[in-house]
Amino acid sequence: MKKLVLKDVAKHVGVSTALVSYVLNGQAEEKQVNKETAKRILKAVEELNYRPNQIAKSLKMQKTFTIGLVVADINYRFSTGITRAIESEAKKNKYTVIYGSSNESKEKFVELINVFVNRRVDGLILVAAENSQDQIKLLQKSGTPFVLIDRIFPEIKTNYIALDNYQAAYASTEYLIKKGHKRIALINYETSLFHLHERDRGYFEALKDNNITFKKEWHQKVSNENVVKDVQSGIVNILGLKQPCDAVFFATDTLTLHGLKYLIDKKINVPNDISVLSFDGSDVFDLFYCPITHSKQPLEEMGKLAVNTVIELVNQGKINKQISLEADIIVGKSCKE
Amino acid sequence: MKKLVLKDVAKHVGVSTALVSYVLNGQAEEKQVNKETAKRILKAVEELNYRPNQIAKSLKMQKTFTIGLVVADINYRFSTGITRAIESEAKKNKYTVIYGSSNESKEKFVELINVFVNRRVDGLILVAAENSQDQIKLLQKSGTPFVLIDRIFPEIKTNYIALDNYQAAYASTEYLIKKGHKRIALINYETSLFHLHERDRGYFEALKDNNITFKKEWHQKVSNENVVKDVQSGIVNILGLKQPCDAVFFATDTLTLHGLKYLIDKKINVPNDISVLSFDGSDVFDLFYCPITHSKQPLEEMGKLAVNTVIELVNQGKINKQISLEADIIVGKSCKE
DNA sequence: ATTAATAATTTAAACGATTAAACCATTATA
DNA sequence: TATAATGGTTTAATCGTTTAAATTATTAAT
Repeated sequence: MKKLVLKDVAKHVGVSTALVSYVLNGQAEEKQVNKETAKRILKAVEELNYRPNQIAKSLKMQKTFTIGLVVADINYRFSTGITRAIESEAKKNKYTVIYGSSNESKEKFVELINVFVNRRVDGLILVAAENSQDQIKLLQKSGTPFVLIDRIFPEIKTNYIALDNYQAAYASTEYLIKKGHKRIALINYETSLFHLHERDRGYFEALKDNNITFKKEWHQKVSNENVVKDVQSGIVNILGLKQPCDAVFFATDTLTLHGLKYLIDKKINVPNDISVLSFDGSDVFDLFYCPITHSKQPLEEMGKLAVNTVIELVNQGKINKQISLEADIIVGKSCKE
Repeated sequence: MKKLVLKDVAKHVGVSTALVSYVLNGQAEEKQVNKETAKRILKAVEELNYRPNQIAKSLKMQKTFTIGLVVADINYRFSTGITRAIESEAKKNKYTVIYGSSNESKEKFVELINVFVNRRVDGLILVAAENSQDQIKLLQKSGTPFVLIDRIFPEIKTNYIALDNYQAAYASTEYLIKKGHKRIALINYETSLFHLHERDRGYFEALKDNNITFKKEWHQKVSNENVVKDVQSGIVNILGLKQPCDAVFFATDTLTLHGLKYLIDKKINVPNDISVLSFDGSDVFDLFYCPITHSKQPLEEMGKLAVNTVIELVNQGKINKQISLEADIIVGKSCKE
């Protein structure tokens, strides 16, 4: 069962391939194709159920209508949310998404980008892996259109769509303070990722601006290799202080998840024993006994903006787009009044 | 910044494109390329950082090393799990995955398949949308290699990798019976999807084989348009009986999620007030106050098998592979002893 | 009846790879 | 010395489109 090609259609109608191509690409008017001929061509295309070979088209047009997407880990809520948003917006623009997950490994990240570039995607949307600055710089040099989402490198000027993590963390911390909390802990990853540092910074500044003297024991760090253990000991630490913390701010939803599991396990009540605030929500939290107050990233918007930025970039060459979005605080019942 | 092409490399080395191609494709021996020449070519490729254009290669080879994946809804745990497994197995075989979500709409399902076929994917992995039999038959006629996963149409003979839903539901129901439950409810979608019917059937047969007379009120149906409401009224119904049910078997994890939310809300205790068994687990359940007993689909294995089946299909033409996998029961604490 | 203008169509060269077949040197064999 | 065998390389067609340029057919103008 050989695939039908343009030439077959042309032969069937008794015209040249050029005419068929013109008609199929809406250039019938412009190339003044006879209306009758056009009709016959369309009829044949319909009858034969001809489908243009996009590969051949891509080769000739030097354009694939494909966007490569690299996420950090498909298991993150962020990843599925953003993927969904991107896929849907891309489809609206007749683009297809090919994607992969770096699983937080720089090597996989680089490899994925190479695969995508070799497949001649028109542009890339990237959630950068830790320490992948060099790769980003290379990409810039090569002129491949790309936009970073979520994570940025402040020392490299790129197009990006990200959250204003400083603002979000500041607002969250201040929310806790306004609710009367005096000793607020922060549990965050030990990492070089800028966006997580910004969350630290927002937390620190909010404390300072509200005249709360930060104690270093409040800041508990979690290593990527030992998430579960470190979250647990983090909680143990902040509750074991002479003056135990009265609230904990988890810097990512994953951290919150592990934290809540432990709190359930140890029958530590939220919010009576400790208030909980999460950076980013998750439907995972739905089954916790009380709704979790959290800041919420506008995933839909981020995805949409990312797609539109890449497309703009593809169509208009260099542009400059650095967009920082604000997070909303979704009030649950996990913070004591 | 023009992209480097094969011809440029050839010119740079001072040989024909054929030689470069041979060397790059591991045919140096076979085509007896001079070892020195081969070295010079490889050196140039390295220096110039030449990357073959996969589009051109695909066109010539009539092979894209791409698999199209259509899932039912990216929000399902099943979808992310299977996607991850497929992507990883595909990468191992040097295939790339392009994918999309039909959002349970037959129209989107058809559209996605068309997009993928036009892009000349080598094969498809499909979670079929409801009532998409015609499309599947068309695909078969067209000779496109594809494999169904999760959902099958018993009236069409296709390659598939699926769960033995009958067995899984039977085992789950029997598990409840063995634990001493006498009045077991089933909450399932009202649907034409075969795999969900199989779950009904497993439930019915298990009851029958254990001499439990089924009461029709035990079987609560949920419409796709009204999931939340219907689950709630389903629970109300089975608990409001003169002889209330002592256990409920949710036929999908989504149904379980909504059910548990409602149970929390109404302070109905699991498992004291009612035992809960879920078809398929989800890390979403981690934050429920007790671990949910559930049957577990082997996602990793399904994904792996699906990829390998498509690849086999691509390489060897027609094959016959109908694989039914068994589910395991993961024992939690949501069923009364 | 020519020529000019316009309408309709075809030709053929790309796009960037692969590869059968042809070609040209050497060296081995008769 | 002629011929065959082998090693090494190039030529050119091909995959299925698009499209500038050439060509032909038709109508209008002189």
